[in-house]
Amino acid sequence: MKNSIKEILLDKGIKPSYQRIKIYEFLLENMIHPTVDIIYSEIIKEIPTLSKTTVYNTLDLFKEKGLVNVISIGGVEAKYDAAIEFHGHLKCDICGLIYDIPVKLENNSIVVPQGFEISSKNFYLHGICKNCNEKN
Amino acid sequence: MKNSIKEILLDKGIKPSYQRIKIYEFLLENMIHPTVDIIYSEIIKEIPTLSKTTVYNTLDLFKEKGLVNVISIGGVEAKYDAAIEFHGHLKCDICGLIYDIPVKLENNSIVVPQGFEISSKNFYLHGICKNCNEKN
DNA sequence: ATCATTGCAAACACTTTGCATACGC
DNA sequence: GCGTATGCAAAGTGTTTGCAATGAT
Repeated sequence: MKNSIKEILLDKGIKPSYQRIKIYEFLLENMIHPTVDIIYSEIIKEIPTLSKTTVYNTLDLFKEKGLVNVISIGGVEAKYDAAIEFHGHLKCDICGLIYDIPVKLENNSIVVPQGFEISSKNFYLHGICKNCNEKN
Repeated sequence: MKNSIKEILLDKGIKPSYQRIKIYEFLLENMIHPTVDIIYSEIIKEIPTLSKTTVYNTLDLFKEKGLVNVISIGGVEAKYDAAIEFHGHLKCDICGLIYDIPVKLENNSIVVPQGFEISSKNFYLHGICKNCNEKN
């Protein structure tokens, strides 16, 4: 198990340090859109010397290498997500949980699982715009 | 012109103070996804005593009353948007501009205007989840 | 006079930066 | 031994809070 995580990191050109392995492992095993704080306070149980800076550094690196996706929905804290396939995220305004929502369009509107009450939808894209594309 | 803004605010149950009118006016005339900071530093030119607290208060109120939509794409600063129809937002990773993207699905994938190079897509929903829905 | 709105200053929370220490090849 | 990774402390940035001053009816 730990070997395959090491391999994934190596594959992406990331030196698999103890901290990085633990962080990635945690992301894979806890696909609950954890915040930096959650990641930090869980892993410090295993690595008492861990610093938040390392968590930030590591997540930035993962993001750069395409290993994680950053989602920032409501609130300032960035949320990190190890899933890369495309899906929606729903944040419940009452309990605060974030749910994965399969994205399917029917009649040009998004189909949401039953029982959910949607109050707002936002679709965000990152990339390079026409202008900048032409200059490069 | 100013009358219609007043009316919109009144319609939504918002007392149309000078500050609120100016802020909403600015949002309508500058649909460039301004940050609180941009809104503040523009309007302070007309209202030298304006405080950021008021901008925050006002935007929170607008949000509550459904007058604006909050988008938080990349970075910590929340962006406010006076448009309510559903569309996507694309943030250019080079120039930092945010573009409105019409959302259309074809063959279950999002159609993006030509010339743009998409590196990531995120679809965010706010609302109430099944669990919380049942409890209320 | 009363209640809501405004605005300053301080507090907060999350993130980034600078730099010294420790680790791995 | 050298280059990278780590981690502490401090600074930075955006947002919220407490409370007094102001404004409107």
